[in-house]
Amino acid sequence: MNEPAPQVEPQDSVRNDIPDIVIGRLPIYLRTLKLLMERGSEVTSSQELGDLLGISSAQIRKDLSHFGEFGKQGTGYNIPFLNKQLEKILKVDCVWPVVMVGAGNLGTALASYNGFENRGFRIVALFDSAPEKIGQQLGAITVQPLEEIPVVVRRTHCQVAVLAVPAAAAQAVSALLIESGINSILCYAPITLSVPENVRVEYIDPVIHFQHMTYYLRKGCIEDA
Amino acid sequence: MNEPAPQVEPQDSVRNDIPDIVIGRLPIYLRTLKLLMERGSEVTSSQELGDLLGISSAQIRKDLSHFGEFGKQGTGYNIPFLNKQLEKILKVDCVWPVVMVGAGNLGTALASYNGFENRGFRIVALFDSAPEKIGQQLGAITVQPLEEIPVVVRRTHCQVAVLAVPAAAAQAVSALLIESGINSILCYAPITLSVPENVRVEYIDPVIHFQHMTYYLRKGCIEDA
DNA sequence: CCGCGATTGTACCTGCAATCACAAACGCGG
DNA sequence: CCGCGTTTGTGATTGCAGGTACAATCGCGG
Ligand SMILES: NC(=O)c1ccc[n+]([C@@H]2O[C@H](COP(=O)([O-])OP(=O)(O)OC[C@H]3O[C@@H](n4cnc5c(N)ncnc54)[C@H](O)[C@@H]3O)[C@@H](O)[C@H]2O)c1
Ligand SMILES: NC(=O)c1ccc[n+]([C@@H]2O[C@H](COP(=O)([O-])OP(=O)(O)OC[C@H]3O[C@@H](n4cnc5c(N)ncnc54)[C@H](O)[C@@H]3O)[C@@H](O)[C@H]2O)c1
Repeated sequence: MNEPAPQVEPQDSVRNDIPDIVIGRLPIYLRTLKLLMERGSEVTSSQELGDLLGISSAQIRKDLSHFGEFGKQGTGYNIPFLNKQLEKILKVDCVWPVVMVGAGNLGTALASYNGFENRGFRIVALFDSAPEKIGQQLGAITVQPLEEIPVVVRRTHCQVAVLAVPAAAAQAVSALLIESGINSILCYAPITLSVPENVRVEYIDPVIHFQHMTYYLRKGCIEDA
Repeated sequence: MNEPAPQVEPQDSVRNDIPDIVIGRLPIYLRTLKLLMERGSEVTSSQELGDLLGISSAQIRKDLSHFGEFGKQGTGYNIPFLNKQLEKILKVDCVWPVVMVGAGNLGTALASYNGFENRGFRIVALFDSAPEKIGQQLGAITVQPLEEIPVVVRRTHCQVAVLAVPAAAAQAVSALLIESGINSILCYAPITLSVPENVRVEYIDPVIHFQHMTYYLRKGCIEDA
């Protein structure tokens, strides 16, 4: 469909020497640049960005320098320009299709969330195994049965999926997604998936964050468990 | 303003020399141990845990060794015992009260989520600024106006909050929470908060994960933005 | 046209995180 | 009771992430 396909290399082999941890910070920078754009600023500096994000200016400069020279000495970075460059690097200067499985509480909240589109993503399909959920309309999309996953994933050339099913079902559903062509999964189920090497999984589990926090607190809880 | 509230030790001072990154992995270990317990296993090894989590056995052993000697050579770790030890270390051998602000799509999904309690947390209150949301019933809790935040936080001695309001409101709401005695915030709004040093903020933003993933993908999106 | 404050990009250095490797300890079977 | 396979806990080692420091460059004002 859209093809200035930049020579694609098998994603495992070509890990540009750029560290993954650096890639992980780019979306944060991008998010902050969009905020500054909304505020109408034209330029910023590594110092200002660092202050906003609570990290050092040197780290920001070094991270960006992996990809080119985007700033001007004495001035800083042009915000719309840097924004566009980061979008290109992360390949979000376009909209990616995303499929989701699990039309429960969380899945429906995500499906009706309107904050994806302007950051490069659109949920194009939602699947569930419960017969009573099939056919439900959520915004522009309709809940479909699992059998449709292979069909839809192939038709849309979708590579990214969200998993919002109970933990007990997550492993099996992920296998189905991967068979159908998905290679990137965002998993909300509180479980670590076992997947082939060429599939990337990231996790969101609020309890992990809570438990990290309580380590540093002094005890003051409601009741013993 | 906030006085007899359970005050955190300034987390800088009490930083047992244990690295924060180690603490961050403990909840993952704990989650996996609970899974193994459900499966009825009695013992496990750093090897098995590492395989389940995709990390090295040595790292698991070293992480645990910061807190004591929980295993037995030749045998491994007793699962219920290690589970209990980790719960103690993370202080989740009890239930922590959590307040939440924002009763929108996401907030209501979280409020009705039943996966918090058995991992150490309970959402005890939900606040919103919209008059039409006030009084809504969600499971056991009722949506309250923002004015109640200081009262409720102090009464419950709650230290942990979830922020599920629009990005534009997040900074102001966080200030109100902190004034009221909150010192740990899980922020779902796609924005970096500015908070005092003794307050810990963690973030959940699915788009950050998506954008991290697309860096490694070959382009195949729907349309240019 | 020049000098000055500001800011970048980068070479160098430091420190810590992750891995390696192994002695010590355990269970078991004979 | 001993010897063997297993697994832990930990000192030693490696590798890399982040910080430091500064020369190079820019805009601007005089
Ligand atoms: N709701 C939240 O706020 C929240 C918060 C944190 C984590 N989570 C996690 O997200 C996941 C979903 O949570 P939820 O609250 O939406 O649960 P839910 O029970 O409301 O919804 C789960 C949905 O998945 C569907 N489902 C079950 N098995 C399936 C299968 N094999 N294939 C396809 N669909 C299947 C169910 O029909 C249901 O619609 C869970 O793993 C949960 O632990 C949810
Ligand atoms: N819905 C999702 O799946 C999703 C996904 C990712 C991130 N988020 C983020 O989570 C946050 C909430 O998302 P949502 O979809 O629930 O939005 P929403 O619009 O459905 O709900 C927001 C709620 O916050 C309330 N609110 C607004 N201003 C407030 C204020 N000053 N004080 C208290 N309450 C206020 C509104 O009345 C509303 O009830 C947003 O920042 C959003 O970007 C949501």
